[in-house]
Amino acid sequence: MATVSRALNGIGPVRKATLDRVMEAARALRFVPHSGARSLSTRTTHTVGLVLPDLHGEFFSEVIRGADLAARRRGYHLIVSGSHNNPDDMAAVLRAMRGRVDGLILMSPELAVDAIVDEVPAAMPVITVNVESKRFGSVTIDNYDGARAMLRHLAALGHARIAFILGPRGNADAAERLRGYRDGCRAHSIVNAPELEIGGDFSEASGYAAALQLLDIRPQPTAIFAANDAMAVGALFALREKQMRVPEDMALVGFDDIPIARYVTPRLTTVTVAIAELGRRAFELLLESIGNKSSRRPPRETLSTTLVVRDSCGARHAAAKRNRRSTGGIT
Amino acid sequence: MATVSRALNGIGPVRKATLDRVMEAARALRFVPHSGARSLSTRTTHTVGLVLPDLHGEFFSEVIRGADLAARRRGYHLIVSGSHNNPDDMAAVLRAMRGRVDGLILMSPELAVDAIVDEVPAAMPVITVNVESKRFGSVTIDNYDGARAMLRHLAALGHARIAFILGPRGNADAAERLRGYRDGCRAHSIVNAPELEIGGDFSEASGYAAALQLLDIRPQPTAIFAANDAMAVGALFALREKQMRVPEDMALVGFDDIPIARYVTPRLTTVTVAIAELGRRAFELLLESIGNKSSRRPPRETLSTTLVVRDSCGARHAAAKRNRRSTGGIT
DNA sequence: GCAACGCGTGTAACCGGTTACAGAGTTATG
DNA sequence: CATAACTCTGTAACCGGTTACACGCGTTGC
Repeated sequence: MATVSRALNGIGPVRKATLDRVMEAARALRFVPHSGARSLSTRTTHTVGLVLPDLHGEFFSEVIRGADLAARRRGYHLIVSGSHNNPDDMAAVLRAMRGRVDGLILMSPELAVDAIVDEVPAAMPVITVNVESKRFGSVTIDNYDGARAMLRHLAALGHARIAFILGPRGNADAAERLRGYRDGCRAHSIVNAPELEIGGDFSEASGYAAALQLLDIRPQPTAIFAANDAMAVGALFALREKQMRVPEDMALVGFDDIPIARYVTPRLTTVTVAIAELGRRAFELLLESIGNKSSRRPPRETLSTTLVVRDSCGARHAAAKRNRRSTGGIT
Repeated sequence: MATVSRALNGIGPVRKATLDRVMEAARALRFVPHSGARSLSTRTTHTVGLVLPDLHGEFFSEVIRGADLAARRRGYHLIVSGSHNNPDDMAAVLRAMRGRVDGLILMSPELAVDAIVDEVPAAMPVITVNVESKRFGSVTIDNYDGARAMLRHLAALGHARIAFILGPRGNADAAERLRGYRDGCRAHSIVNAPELEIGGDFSEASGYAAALQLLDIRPQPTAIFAANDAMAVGALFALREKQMRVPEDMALVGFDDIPIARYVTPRLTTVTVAIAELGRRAFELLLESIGNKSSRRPPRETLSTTLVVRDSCGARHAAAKRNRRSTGGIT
């Protein structure tokens, strides 16, 4: 028994001949170690839990994909569950996972993560995604930098009045993007009046409503920066209904680079994030935490973003016009 | 020990007072049963594996969501993994899951599921999603019926030459949709010439290419039915480039109702499938199979589809025109 | 008043691995 | 040649639950 265990796990001294015999027998009997038994004696499950606010949409599926890939490579498994952004469900999920996972990846931008700390055993390694937390390690998106890059781009295109559609109050991503917008305005001497910041909640409908509101502002802004793509798409539909051409009459940009961004007309200029990478890094950091329990201070990491210039901001439009002029009207 | 077990699991005879004491102590000690130990003695893990071909995209994330919801309600957990539609990866995933799950949900439209049967222990309950299999139970989409409904709709709109963009060879969904198309043609006396069936592989690029090919056919078809939405979107872009108006010059419809379908211009008429339901039902059937090991013949289920009429087929266009005429030009 | 019975609780075997330790066999060393 | 040192293998305890079974006690029936 002991020798078999040593042979199969490739540890300890085992004669080559014995090892071969064990391996042969294992194959013949289609032997599969019982994970429960192993986890019982080693007190480790080789499984990590991934708790997402919701399982809807491209974004989360990408996070899962990234984490799955990384986990598989290291011989780990992923238990996935959604929390509906609901504290009770979240607590239930965490309770259910106790004892079956070696660590947790938590994503819950709207829920204060530190509040659910009680549900997590003190010794359990945790990495949060897109949330800052005092106690846990985290992987976040550089929302601030992304928003700054967008402002720089819009400023370069000559926009001096840029409206901003806010994300939900209390959402960490939304707050950082707003901060980037404000600092960007200041840096490029762009008007940053309170009436140019319109409420929204990341939903398409709220983007639609916000755009309608914005059209009544005088003097009218020349560009709209929505805190996420879903709201930008909503705004696009509102503008279309009001016969405003994008980008000619109004530039429009978003954040996230959801797949739909490249399918709407005009294609949406936005900020892209390597979402799968988010999942991958979260797992890697978690594995590190599991490895050295010596509770050093929790690891933190920020993923950079990239500006994606498409059609809705007018940059290509302007370039094309310039081009047409310079080549003497040949098209 | 025994009494504690009985109390916590609520089975067997336990005096109320004892039960209360146990519960109280458990709460005070934040007692959490060790899942490995339990699984060791009960030979059950309360966990099921969900193996998807890829973790990309809305479709799969919806399947996960449906399965997660159902699993949670029954106190089960979901181990998720992607197989990349690659037999080796698939085998590795299945091997790794052995012993940690009570059952499997497999989705792998391109891989012949019966071929990987060897990797699955004979006693392991399995439900396949969107694949027919001799040995396992399955949940499938009524692709045939959906395609027939679409043909009926197009026929009612007066189309007599309808082109079809095929899905990948060997894909079960694709084959059924093609069968529905063909039978639909026959049923509504629509031309079903071989040149009207153009190859595709479910990718947007293949839809683009197929549409370009279709424009050279004489006499030209008046409608294009793509075997999935991604190809329909590709076709839409091709038509747009060739200055063909949709639906005026060419009707265009798809299948799946992916989120993008309602964001393109014109909004795509398509066939919708309750994808989350697919995951939910798969889990429910699996649980049944786990429940009565008495190997009755594997359960099978087919989910019905619904035609979603939007703008790309011309139905609303025709209705609007009719309406305009009847109301004397008032818009 | 004693046997039969039922209820509630405790004891111990068992699930299938891992691992400390003992012991057998082999080689190196004095 | 005896002993030490080392290599390999086997034994048994242990991980933390579940559950068959034994047992003690109060109730009922004759």
